[in-house]
Amino acid sequence: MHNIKYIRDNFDEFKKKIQNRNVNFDLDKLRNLDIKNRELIHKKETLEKEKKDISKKKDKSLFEKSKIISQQIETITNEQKIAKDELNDILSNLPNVALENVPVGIDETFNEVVSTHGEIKKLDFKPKSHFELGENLKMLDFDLATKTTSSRFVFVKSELASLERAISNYMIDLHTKINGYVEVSPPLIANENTMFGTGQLPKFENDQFELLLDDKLDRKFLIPTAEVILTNMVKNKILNIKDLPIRLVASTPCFRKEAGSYGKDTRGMIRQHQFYKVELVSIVENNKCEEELERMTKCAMMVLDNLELPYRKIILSTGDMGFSAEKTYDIEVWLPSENKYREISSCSSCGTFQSNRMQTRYKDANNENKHPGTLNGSGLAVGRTLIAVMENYQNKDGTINIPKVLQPYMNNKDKISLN
RNA sequence: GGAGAGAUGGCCGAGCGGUUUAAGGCGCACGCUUGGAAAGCGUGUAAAGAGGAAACUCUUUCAUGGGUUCGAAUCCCAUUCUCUCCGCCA
Repeated sequence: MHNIKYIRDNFDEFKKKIQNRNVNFDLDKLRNLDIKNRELIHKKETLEKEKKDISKKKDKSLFEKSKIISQQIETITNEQKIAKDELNDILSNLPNVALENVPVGIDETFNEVVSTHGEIKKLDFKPKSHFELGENLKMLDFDLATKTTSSRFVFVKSELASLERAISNYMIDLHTKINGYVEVSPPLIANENTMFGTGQLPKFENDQFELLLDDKLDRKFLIPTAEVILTNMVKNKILNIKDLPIRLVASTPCFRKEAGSYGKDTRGMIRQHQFYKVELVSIVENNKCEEELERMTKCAMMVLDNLELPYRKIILSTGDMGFSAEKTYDIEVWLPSENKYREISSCSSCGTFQSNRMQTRYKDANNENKHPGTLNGSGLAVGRTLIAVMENYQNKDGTINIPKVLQPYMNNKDKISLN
């Protein structure tokens, strides 16, 4: 969420930046509501002062007047509340604005490749897709998941299940032991305010799995990413600057409705309603966001370097970034069966956008309260890493070699084959 | 699930309808003291919003939302959360 004071003071510049995000908002309406809101606040405060003075004097002859003032305050308060709600409604739905060095464009075609890494192996046979490989090995079962649950779920079995767990454990170990993140095992359910804090609500309600509970007042949602619950660990807090940066990592299941992606990636486990992801979150001083974004992206790329998987780093354009982001790098891994790169990680700086929503602050050197920067990134998506390992490490006979760094996590086995 | 108690500044904790402008303590910051430290003494220590160039002024906030009253941290109602005991249970 943006600070209304900032919008007020930098109106034209802000308007242009919002337009770059490829959304259409009536910002003049916002400005008028802000003016109206402040006028009403001023009126209200004048009356409140008057009423307070009467109360202090304890003069019975003024009590009737105080009653009348109370009624006036009530009227103005209601009016002000309407203006404030309308104002907040617009603000809550307004996306973050991009940093200056983000390419401007309306969609993903304006994204730019920053760098490419690793060697794409030349295979002397036609590479199979991960779902062909998995089904032949009898270790991926999509039909069974459809039977027990629905489409876009999968059973991972036997050594592929171990491999998935190995990937997750390897990534957690790397980020805790080498990259300085603290491991967290968080709740997988978030309440409405938490979902608001990171920007999933109110705008993206349709993408979320909501739990049907008896208690209708406090809504609960399955987390679509650990970013939600990890970032909100600092909500409503004033942090000590000495505690920054805070770096957190968690491996959790993620739940997404994938509404609006009908017919997209319907085969295989590229796009599922449930998947594991190792998530990185950083809370930093507000002037260190870009520096931290580079660091975080490196931490994610380190996983692919060590797994010896070919990938490239992309910077997203203003039109393709997520709602809360001010700058985003996607990391895309090479998938031989599709003969193209596919997203395996997304690292974003959200600047102070989320900390404004969460009301997180820290005391800076001058003892002033500042909103910290928040960042999140996949380090990496576990399901998609499994896919990438299967496809890139496949042999002609349908067996899959196990990457060196994962072998210690797999009882030192070096190959997965049909039992 | 049953019964009871509670929620007050960063923390502990007083308060029971009108000098609460939230006592007192701890912690923290600065100063005095000291060869240096500790102790001691002194001073200062919440947030959000509005106005203002600034100094500063004003308003709100005692879990949250309503209500009673000229006036609510204090009384009433609802909700949320915490603790104790019992039951159930991984």
